[in-house]
Amino acid sequence: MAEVQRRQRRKEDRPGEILEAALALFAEKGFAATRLDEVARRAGVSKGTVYLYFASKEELFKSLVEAMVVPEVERAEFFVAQHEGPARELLVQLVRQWWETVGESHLCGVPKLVLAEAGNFPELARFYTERVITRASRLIASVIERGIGTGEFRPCDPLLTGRLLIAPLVFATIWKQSLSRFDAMDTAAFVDQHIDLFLHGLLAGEETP
Amino acid sequence: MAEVQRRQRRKEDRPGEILEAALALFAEKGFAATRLDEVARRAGVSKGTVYLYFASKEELFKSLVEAMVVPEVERAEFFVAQHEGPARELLVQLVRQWWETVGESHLCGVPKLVLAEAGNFPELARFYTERVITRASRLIASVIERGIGTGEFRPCDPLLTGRLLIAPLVFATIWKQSLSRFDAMDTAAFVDQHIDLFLHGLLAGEETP
Amino acid sequence: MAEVQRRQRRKEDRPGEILEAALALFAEKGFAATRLDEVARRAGVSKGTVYLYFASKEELFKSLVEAMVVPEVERAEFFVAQHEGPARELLVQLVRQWWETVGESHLCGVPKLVLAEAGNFPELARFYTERVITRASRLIASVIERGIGTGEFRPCDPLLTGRLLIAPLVFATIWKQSLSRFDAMDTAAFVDQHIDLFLHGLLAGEETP
Amino acid sequence: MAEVQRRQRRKEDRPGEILEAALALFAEKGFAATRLDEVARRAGVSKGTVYLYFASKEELFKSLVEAMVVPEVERAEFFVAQHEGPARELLVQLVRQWWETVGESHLCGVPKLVLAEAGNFPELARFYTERVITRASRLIASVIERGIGTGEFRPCDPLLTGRLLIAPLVFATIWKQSLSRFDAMDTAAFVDQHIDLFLHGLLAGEETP
DNA sequence: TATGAATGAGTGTTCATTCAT
DNA sequence: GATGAATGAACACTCATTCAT
Repeated sequence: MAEVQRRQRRKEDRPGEILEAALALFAEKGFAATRLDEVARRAGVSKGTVYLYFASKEELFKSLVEAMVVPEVERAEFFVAQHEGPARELLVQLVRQWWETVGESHLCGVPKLVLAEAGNFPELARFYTERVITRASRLIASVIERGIGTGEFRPCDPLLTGRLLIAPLVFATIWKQSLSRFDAMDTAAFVDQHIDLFLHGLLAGEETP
Repeated sequence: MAEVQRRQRRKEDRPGEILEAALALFAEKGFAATRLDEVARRAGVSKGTVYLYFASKEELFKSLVEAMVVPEVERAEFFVAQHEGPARELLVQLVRQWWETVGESHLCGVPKLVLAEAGNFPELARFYTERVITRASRLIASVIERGIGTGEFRPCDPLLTGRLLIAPLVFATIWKQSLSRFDAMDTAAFVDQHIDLFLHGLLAGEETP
Repeated sequence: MAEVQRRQRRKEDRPGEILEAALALFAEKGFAATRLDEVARRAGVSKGTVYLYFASKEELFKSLVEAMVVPEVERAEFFVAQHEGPARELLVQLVRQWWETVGESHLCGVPKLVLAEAGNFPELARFYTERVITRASRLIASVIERGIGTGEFRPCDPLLTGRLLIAPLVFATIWKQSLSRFDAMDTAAFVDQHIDLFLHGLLAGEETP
Repeated sequence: MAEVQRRQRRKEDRPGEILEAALALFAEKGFAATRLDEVARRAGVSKGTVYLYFASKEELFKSLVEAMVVPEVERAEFFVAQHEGPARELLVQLVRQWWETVGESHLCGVPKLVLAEAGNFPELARFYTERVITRASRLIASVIERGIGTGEFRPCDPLLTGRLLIAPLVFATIWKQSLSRFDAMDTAAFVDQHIDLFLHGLLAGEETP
């Protein structure tokens, strides 16, 4: 009976194990260059089994986003909703969280993946934009808006400014994946410096003592 | 005689035409996903002809970089060497030039290309890093150093800060290539806003009364 | 159930069937001129299936040698080890066996194959030399040495003489493969005549009364 | 005018230069693996020029045989016709001549070439058999017949025995081309040993003192 | 449910041959 | 006559997907 339980537990974990394997490999090699063979081997199942749970490579990607990225956006939304105090602090914490949950986690391959393959797999790009990017962009914009409202931040386009906040993070994440072998970069210092400079640029009032 | 001239002109233009075709397709679909067949067809030649001028797909890429990207770096180096006046102005002009010669030109696909394929084609990444990225990074860092030296800019790591200057430009360029269909972005405004914010953050003196 | 058995038998036979097909085609057309497509078709499988069992065309050749030629060398070694009686008889039997197991069997294409392609595929030549030729040469040389030791044969370089023993067999085998259509040769008589002449030349004692 | 003469001389030599180049390369790499590009370059002409003189690769081969191999057969025929004295000496001299004019000359690649490619280019094999092999075989057989007639040689099938005489020479020539890199052979000693053994086997009367 | 053997379309690269100059 | 740019068919090898067991 213990046997049966273990098996059933494993059975229920199969999709999750496959998604983890796919995430790791997509991140490492990109969507097109990842062979389903490898995903299966890494997940400890056979190639056929992958098709048992996911209709195609593209569906596998979508499921992966749904299962592993969207929840992070939701957590962030919850975090923002709960937060009290200056927008400045909230913004810094969002950046730090982005960096921890994406830049330095198993998700670090996702940005490169999406941006690199968007051209060849528009449906994936559309899906990711709708589920992740638009939502996350709005969330950050809302925080900036809050800061402008309270007079903490200089007036600006919140959506655009939010993207300027995220851009270096995405840049650093992709860099780590691709060029760090040939041109190393201290990404932690990069993020710190970005926060410092960005706030310096955004905060109101400081420069007129 | 016009006939002769046309043909001869065409013959000499072949490599350039092939490089243009390759650039367009590499940028659109990535290195791996671009078929040489297509490059040939787009250049109006047969597949064999491509191999008449370029030994392999990788060489085609390298030639493309050498012929179309490196000269831009050299132009920028020349521009910096010639420039007199405040570093701040020079920096802004470098950003504007980057945006014009890369972000809004036929080269706009190159950043995505390099970052997306670096993992699977390390030799290409190494080559590009050596010929373009390292040189350009140093150039920008030198301008920032100059500004720190004259007291215009706050003290900072010039290389890291230079990358923070470029990161949003790269981000915007890739975005245009990949996600703008699904989530439009006013890239011109984005660049303006970036310059404004970045200088605000970088300039010295204002916050110390 | 007969169904099941047939399939399973077939599955296990696949590599062997592919090797047989490869042998036949390599022998007929040479290594370079044989298309893997054809090997697959002749084995009744698809091209992909060949790669399921053999990593490359070269590996296919090596596996073929290992599976079909090396065992013959081993059989001959065993035969020599077991043999008692005059070296002369042993030598004749080795020649007859060579002729039966190579010259007149499905292996008859191998000598031409190896000699013809050695120049263009040095790794294959190296492999075949190591696994087959050197071993077989030593074996024959050892028999000749034995005969010299017992005084049956005239003193001579055993390795060189061994090659002189094999040379006409190889020649006849290749001839059958290539020129017999245009210039027929009674290879059986050729071999008999060779044995007769060679022993006549090699045997000691007769001319020294 | 000297200019004109030099040019005209060169012009007339073109086909010969191309044939020499083709011979060298066919010998080195085989018929199929030799690129016409290389032949042209080695002959100091352009690829198109080769087609000016030879309708195709196969025709090039045939012309080569006609121009460079057939004359050697004719020389041998003349030599045999002129010779007086024991057949034994003549036979030895024919072997030595074969070795010098084929085994150790620029023609040394021809035997491998013919035997290796006969299967894939039957027309070449037919042509070569008719022009070279049959004639040479008859010539040697006639010498052996002469020796049998005079009682020098033991009675035997002269054609078959002639082939046994040539077989090791062909074998040694091919070996030099293909396997000598991996299993060296002293071909000169090989030929000497062959002559010794062969005559020992063929000569009449010696063994009954 | 799970397997993994089998498929076959797809792509980088080569090279004999052609032909406009 | 001589060139060499251009062609395009050919081939080894890969991999997403299927399906009999």
